[in-house]
Amino acid sequence: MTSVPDNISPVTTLNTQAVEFSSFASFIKNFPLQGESLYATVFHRNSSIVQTQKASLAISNLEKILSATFEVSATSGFDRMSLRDLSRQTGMSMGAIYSCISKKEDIAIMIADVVRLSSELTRQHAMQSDSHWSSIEQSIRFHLYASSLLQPWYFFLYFETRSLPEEQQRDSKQIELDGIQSFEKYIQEGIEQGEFSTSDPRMVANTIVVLLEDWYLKPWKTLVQWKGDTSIDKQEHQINNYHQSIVEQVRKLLA
Amino acid sequence: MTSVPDNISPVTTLNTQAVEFSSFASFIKNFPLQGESLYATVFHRNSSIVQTQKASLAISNLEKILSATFEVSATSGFDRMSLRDLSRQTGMSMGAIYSCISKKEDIAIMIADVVRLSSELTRQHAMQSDSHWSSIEQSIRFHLYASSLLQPWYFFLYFETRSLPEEQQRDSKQIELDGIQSFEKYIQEGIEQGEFSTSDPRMVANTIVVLLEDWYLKPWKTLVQWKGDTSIDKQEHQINNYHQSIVEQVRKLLA
DNA sequence: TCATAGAGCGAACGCTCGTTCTATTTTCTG
DNA sequence: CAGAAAATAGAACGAGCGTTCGCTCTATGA
Repeated sequence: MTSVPDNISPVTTLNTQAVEFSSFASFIKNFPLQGESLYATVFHRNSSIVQTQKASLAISNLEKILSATFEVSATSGFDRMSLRDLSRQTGMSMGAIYSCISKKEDIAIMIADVVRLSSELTRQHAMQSDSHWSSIEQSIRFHLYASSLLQPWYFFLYFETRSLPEEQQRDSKQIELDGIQSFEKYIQEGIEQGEFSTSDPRMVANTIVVLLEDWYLKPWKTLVQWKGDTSIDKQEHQINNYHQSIVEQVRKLLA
Repeated sequence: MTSVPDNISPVTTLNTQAVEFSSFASFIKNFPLQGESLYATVFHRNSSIVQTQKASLAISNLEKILSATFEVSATSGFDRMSLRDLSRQTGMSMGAIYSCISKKEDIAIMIADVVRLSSELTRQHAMQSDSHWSSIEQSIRFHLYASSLLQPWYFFLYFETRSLPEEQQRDSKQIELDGIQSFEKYIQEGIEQGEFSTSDPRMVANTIVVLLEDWYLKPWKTLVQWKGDTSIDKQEHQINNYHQSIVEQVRKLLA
């Protein structure tokens, strides 16, 4: 269908080996799903869905469409967002929108795909740690970083899962279950080696996942608004605070 | 507008003093928001909204409408649920539905109201405990009981808040913040009296609330289905398990 | 230079939505 | 049992939806 490349490279292989992500700043340097290459990735992973053929054009339109979707549907939900709202917000005409996507649903599908990919990256990264404890800690940190950068995406998937085809609904649940299981595994192994102690590894794993979700679902709890003036430094500071809170709790739960 | 009583009594005052709720069975005996009196309460608290005048009729129609709403919108969301779906599911005609409610939105408003009321009951009950620790424990237990009985209601409010008028949207967030604050207060007081010890009371409170939400939001995590054959005994057992898991975690976090 | 194909435009289409309306049936009251 | 009032049925209405269609514009390349 679509002829493939332009000169913006997408994320196809997940090449994160031996990369240091110890600070948010260095994470930003290395995390592939942001800026231009984020939308390039969306384009290339959904070439069968996206109608526009010329990559650079498709990418810039996808950026407009998806950004507008986040803004409009954050308050009123995906269902209440009409394509006329979208047209107004993007400045594109109906025709322009439909020369990029082919159904409204496609928008939700592409967003879900990015979150899935990001979750995969997260899990892969954690495997590189040397101890179970640092696997857990790194996994939490990485997830917080990713879900901060992609907050609207994660938020959208959580609340709009029901707008997706059934198959993808199951996928989203699976993402969460996989997350729990992955933490549970680290904990189990840590127990076997006498590193940790708890009577209910799954519950601890679940608590972690739920607290991670809380981070991107309810930014209004963290009294600080992260829209607007929020610099990377400030964000980093907030994330580190929350990371430390979680880690400290988990340490107690596994003591 | 509507002439007031029939002979089914609604919940108007919250008369839960000195009532023992130590088991799910006894909770069920005393909790006012269930069965007939649940819908009677809905009717009486929304007499300015509900069009039907005869109480017994209104109550039975409200039950049909709300139950159908939960079934249909659980999978597809409130926005995608059309009143024709509702008509099909309830067996009522359009006319019948609109002789009971006056706008689709009314349905969401009434549901939100019940959850708000239930949350108030929960908070009031916890105040009766004698120690801070038992306040926390009882509060968790009571919340699990209530949100199990009213699972579809709590679930609906969480996911459909955005279908409500703005004023009520703020209310729903406030419910959550109040919940956190209430736990935080108990913890603070416990710390001052040397009962507990933690560096971050708010985080612990937040963890509790988030785990409570998890219970009614994601029943599919608890591998057991609670639709269908689930007897009260089995439910009680599951709730007690989860309650114990939370309480044990909180104990560790406050040690 | 001009033929061609992709991209953009926005009016129009068919349909479904929430809601209203009128005719009919049921229920209540004297 | 008569007559009024309330409740119900379902056709009808207009607005707004997602999507399509015929057209124009623009960039490319032989």
